[in-house]
Amino acid sequence: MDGVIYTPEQLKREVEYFLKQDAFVFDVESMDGVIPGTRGIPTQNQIVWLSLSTYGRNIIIPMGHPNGNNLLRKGFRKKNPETKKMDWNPAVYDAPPKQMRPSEVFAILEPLFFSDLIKGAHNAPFDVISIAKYLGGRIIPGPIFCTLTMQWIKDENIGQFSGGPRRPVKKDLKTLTSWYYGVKYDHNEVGKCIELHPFKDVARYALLDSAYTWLLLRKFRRSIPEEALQAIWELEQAVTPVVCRMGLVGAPVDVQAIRELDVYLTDLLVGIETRVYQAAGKQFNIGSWQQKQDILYKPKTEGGQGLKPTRLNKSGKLKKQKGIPLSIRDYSTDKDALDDFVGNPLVDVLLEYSEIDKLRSTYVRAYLGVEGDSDKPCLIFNGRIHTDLVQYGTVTGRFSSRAPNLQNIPNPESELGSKVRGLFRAPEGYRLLVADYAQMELRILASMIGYGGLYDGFMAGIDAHTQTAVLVYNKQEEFAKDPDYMKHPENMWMRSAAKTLNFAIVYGAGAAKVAATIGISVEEAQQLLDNHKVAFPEVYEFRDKIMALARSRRKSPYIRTILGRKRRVWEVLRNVAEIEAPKLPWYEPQKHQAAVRSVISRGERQVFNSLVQGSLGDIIKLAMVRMDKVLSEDAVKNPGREIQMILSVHDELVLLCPEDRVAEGSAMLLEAMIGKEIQDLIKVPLDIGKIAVVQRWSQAKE
DNA sequence: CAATAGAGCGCT
DNA sequence: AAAGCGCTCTATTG
Repeated sequence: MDGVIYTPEQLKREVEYFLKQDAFVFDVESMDGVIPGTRGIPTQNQIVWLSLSTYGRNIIIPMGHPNGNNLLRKGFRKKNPETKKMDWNPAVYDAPPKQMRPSEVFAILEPLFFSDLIKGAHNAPFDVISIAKYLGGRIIPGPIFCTLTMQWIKDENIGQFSGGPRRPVKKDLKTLTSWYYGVKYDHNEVGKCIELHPFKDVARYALLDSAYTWLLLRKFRRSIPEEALQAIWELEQAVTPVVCRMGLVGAPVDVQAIRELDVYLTDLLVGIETRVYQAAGKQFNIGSWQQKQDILYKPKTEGGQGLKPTRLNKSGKLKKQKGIPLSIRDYSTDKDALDDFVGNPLVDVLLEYSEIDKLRSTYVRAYLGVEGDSDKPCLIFNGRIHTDLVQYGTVTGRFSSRAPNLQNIPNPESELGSKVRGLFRAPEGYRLLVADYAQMELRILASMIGYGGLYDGFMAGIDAHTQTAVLVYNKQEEFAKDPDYMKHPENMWMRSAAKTLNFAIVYGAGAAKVAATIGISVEEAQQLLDNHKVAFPEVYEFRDKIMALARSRRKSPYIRTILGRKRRVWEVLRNVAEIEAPKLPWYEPQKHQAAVRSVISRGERQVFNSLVQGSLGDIIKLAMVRMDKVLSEDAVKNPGREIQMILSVHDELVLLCPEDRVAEGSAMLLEAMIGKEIQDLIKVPLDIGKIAVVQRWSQAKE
């Protein structure tokens, strides 16, 4: 097949050609590495094909594909006696052609990957981390252009239930190729499992992957500046190598403690399980909410507890709204619902069970994996867990984190939560440096307004919740006499309520939600909100201004974050005629959808929240780029004593630092997060408090 | 049997 | 009428 590279001589000639261009793209096809189930894990997988494209050139480099072109025996499925699942017994092909070894290939490609050319890939971190293994564990230098991220910059709503023009359903390469070029080339899902396919099919597939990625790169390079998205793209472009480095580095964990916690929680659950069955009078599946409904809410004559539920689950609320009669299936069994029945022996023990079961399955079992089940591989490699920090993972500009998600590790406030968070631990001789922006969303809001109560408070060094408490509860005199007034135990409830109120403003919560959160009546909550409006009128004026601005973009209502990122929300439009009805396969356009008050209101909340949440996303991404730059320079000067950035949790960064360098590391972190470039973006003083220097992540909030 | 929806719950 | 996520489990559907 044309373009397939078999020899070093061929490859060297290609590298010469590529080096004369200003950009290229590449794509990796991989199989399981040494450990089963690692094909999708870029730190562990094995690269079998590499394809590269640039102007007028596409090449494909096989390096260990196991199959020739001729099928000798078809594949079939058989039962795996250990996991009791159906496994593939793979097809057998004749021998493949002689291919280069990965070490040969990457030695020749190194000048290209380490050049200053633009290196593009669709979902670049996967490819970049995959090849890092073959490049001495180094992340290639920028510019790295991730075409998936480029598409997201242009349309953050792909994959969302959203108004606006028709759009592709997903952002993956196959969907975009079909959307933009009307081409479908992967009928047999070759990429899912390349070792099942003949040599020539994979060669074609790999070539088309990089060829179309190249087309996307060229298209997006042209179109991103057209929408004045160049500045935010430059930030995102700089973020990609940082994400790659963090993914490669991973977060260190206490493996022994994870195993012990598994045993501990399992023992705990076994005991609770028998207490559940005793209290219920029978055995059932505790993980099943339907069975819980039956046992809790059916009358005692039918073997239930006869509890009278009041809280509805989501579909229950929908039915009630539509006037459809409710059944037992519509009542919630979540924590809030069960809290209504605290004191009931079954309920008490069920609450205990769910908390522990959640932590064990999500944070312990998932990390350890299931022996022999390649769908559930152990996620710990050399004592580290490598999350996939997804740069394009949200509509607002934040990161998301997956496989596993390290942005939802339990709080250390509860004992069990602390045990779980404490699993993330600096190795011997190292410390974790943990810093988070204090009340950053409110600072951003205050800065954008530029005056008023929040602004004045921050300027005076008063924290936002205290300031809100003073103003909504009219305690100005007391506070003037005693700056610690709100910190007195008997007054803390005011600050705590004010904190809820501040969240309510940022999220757009109503009185009912505020009441439920604080634990007061709806009337009292409404009073608080009214007081807030009187005390902080500028917040509401600002909100109205933002909404008018968004709506003034009549075809596509949007706001821009502090660094110019767009969030488009068509639902804020009041006039349905202004909406181009989406015609997606999974989206039934509703003619009057946008005229529904609740839909407009949700849109308004999204617009307002995106302004601050998205701006914080911008800022932490900028801080990470700054941090990474300093760390890279530092690494050259301090070989073997490197400081590493390992986690980013929305407003928090975590570094791993040799213990004799914590002062340096802390200073670097401080400068990266609130140094001049960052502070200049925000009119009120920024604050990251005291950087925590800890052994375990759980100790950071103490 | 595999894929999907819903509930529920962890986080900022 | 609380913004933004991802994961696990069960039950249902094709």
